[in-house]
Amino acid sequence: MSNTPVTTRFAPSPTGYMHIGNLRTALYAYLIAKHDHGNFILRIEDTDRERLVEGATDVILSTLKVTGLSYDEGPIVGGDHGPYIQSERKELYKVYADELVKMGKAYYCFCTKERLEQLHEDSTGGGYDRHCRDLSKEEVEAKLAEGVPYVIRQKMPLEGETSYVDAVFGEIKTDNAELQDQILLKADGYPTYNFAHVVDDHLMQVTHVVRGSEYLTSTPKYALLYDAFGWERPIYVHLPLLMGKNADGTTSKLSKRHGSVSFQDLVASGYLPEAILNYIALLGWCPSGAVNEFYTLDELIDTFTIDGISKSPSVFDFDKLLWFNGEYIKKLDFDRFCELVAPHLKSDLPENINREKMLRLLQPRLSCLSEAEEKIGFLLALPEYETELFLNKKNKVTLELAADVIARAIPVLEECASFDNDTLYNTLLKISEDIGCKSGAVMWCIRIAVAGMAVTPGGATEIMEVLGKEESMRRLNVAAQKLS
RNA sequence: GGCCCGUUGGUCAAGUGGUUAAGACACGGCCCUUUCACGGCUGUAACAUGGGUUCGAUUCCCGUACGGGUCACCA
Repeated sequence: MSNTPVTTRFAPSPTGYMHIGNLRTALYAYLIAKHDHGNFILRIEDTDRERLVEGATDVILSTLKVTGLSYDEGPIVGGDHGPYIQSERKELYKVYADELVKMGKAYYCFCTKERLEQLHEDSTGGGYDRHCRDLSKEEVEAKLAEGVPYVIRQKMPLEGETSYVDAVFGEIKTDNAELQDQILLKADGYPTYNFAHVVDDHLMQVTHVVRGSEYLTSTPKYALLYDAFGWERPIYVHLPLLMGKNADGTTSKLSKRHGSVSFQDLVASGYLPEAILNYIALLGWCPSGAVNEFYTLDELIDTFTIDGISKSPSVFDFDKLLWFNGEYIKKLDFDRFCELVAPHLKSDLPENINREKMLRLLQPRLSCLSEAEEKIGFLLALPEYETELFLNKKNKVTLELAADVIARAIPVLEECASFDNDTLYNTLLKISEDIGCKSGAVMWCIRIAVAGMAVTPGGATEIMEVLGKEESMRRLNVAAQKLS
């Protein structure tokens, strides 16, 4: 194995959506391989025929594409170790399972599901009672001849202990007595995860098995399988779990009840793939002594090492993701921003609105693309507002001053040949000089008049520029009436 | 419940046998300012706990507590 390149795989089961924790696993597996110029394989684990979801594989494929985690071998692109969809490898597993039976490391089990359920109810967690473990050869053959349905179980050692060294968690020891005779081949002829992934990882020459730490305690069973076949065990890299915060303050494995936790949900609600990837890269991994938090995929490849992976679970923080997202939106090329934000602007803009100027105002102020619509609402229609909105302590604005400012502004703005920001600004500046008040006071009054609200994306003149002369003047006149 | 894993501010986290224990998000304050945002400055806030080992432990060891994971013909 020392001659083979570092090879990792991402092996999701097609559930119909890409859980963010799953995506992080894919990312880390990709980074481990690419940091060493190795291979990254995609394998679809669809051996659970009862849970098949239509089109689920496409979700996986498109997510990897969008995030840039390109795989060297897998569905569509192919490779030397295909097929890469487990259901298409079905016959293969049977061969290996039989081999294991011949070697005495596995056995046929004819117990019915009913019996197992009964066992489960009766016992206090002992698991399968190994009822079929010692059936005689004759008994087995008779049952097989009769056509009794069967599964194949792994024969675990009854005593001693099994250990392996995980690259993140260190040595993990387990008493063999704890190990169940797990099912390798199901009654429907499909393998279980327990068996299929081991066979495939070996045949596909996977050197590093990267997966969530929920597999930490079952890994000895898999290691035993490698041993049984006489195969070299891979390096195990278990990742700390991603947690979500519950309503009651506790945390648990990140799941749907914590909000949008699928990649496609996050993208649909206005998060950029780059921001998501950057954020999750840092959940459970940190380069030694790092202060920088921004990484492109290429930079991650350069920097990523297994010893930077932490052991403790991380809580997924939507606030921090939002912050990352805002930073990425700001860095976006303007044209690209326009393209991306477009689907989030549902209302049709009135003709007077200067779309480009509006979007330029918006870009540095969004943390999430989905905020765009609500932020521009006041441009579409002047909100209802009370005259008290004009009051402002800091700028010493009273209703009298506001009335004065608006009254003076209307005629001079009406005269403005060009309604651009600079002209407007200089024009209004003169009013503050005439009145002898701070420029901020004038701007405040004008902004309230044209926006109808206190908090706006952009200043008074910027908003007028976006609204256009006609609409701006209309709004100023509305204000003048309110204040009279 | 058995087994396994973990524990540095609210969250992500760096780091160390002797440090004023970084940084980021969030939160508070101030400055700048044409509101907001941006930017700048700044503040509050942490080594779970008990016992060892040691001249000295947040760091090493053991126990405790707490949290999490796992015990399927699911992956």
